[in-house]
Amino acid sequence: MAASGIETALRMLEGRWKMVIIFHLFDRGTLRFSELERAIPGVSQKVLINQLRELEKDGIVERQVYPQVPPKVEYKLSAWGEQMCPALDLLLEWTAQRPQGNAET
Amino acid sequence: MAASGIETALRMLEGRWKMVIIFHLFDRGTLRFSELERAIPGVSQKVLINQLRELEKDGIVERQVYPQVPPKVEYKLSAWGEQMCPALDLLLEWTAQRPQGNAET
DNA sequence: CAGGATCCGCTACGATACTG
DNA sequence: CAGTATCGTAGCGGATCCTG
Repeated sequence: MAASGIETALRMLEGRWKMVIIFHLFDRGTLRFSELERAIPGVSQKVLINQLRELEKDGIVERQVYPQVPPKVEYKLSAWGEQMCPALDLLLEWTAQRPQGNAET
Repeated sequence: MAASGIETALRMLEGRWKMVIIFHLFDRGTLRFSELERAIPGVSQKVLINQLRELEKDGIVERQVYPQVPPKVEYKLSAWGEQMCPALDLLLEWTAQRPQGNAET
């Protein structure tokens, strides 16, 4: 088993908001920057952009720029990014099965 | 979809080495501290212990202490922790399918 | 609207030395 | 062997201001 491979794998997902972003994009398909901002209350612009850039760099998220006067940028999961969602769903299921009470202590 | 739930979920797995630890424990069943140390070259004792403690606190890993003169402590996945492995496997599969070349650039 | 530029604080990580 | 203690650092995350 390539345990060392998981490092690189998970480093792409490390980041306080990446999963949240991915879930929102998976849930709603395509979102503009401001929509993401509103969808994720706790995050600041800088961090949001930062995480988006990293996700983009890693090929998980795609960024579509519309060259308009009021700027419009849309984010969505790449095909590959979408393929990760089953895994995340499993992860969610798993957390839901936590024995000692699933309260977020 | 509980996108906010994923935050708490993944925060348990955040940590440079947690996944690696989990994979090793899943792979080899039970490991002593020194064995984990050797299995994971890049990690320092302090961090390794730290991550183990957090995993233990979150109920993912179980710690078995044998009160002996040469101390012996074994770590293994809890039943719940083992249930996470399918998800991690999916995640690994997913990373293996990376389109733009799965090199860790 | 989208995001660049700064400054700032925290904590996760890392290396090393020491101990029961 | 399995930790604890201490110190140092980089980077992430956060807030705020500014711009095309």
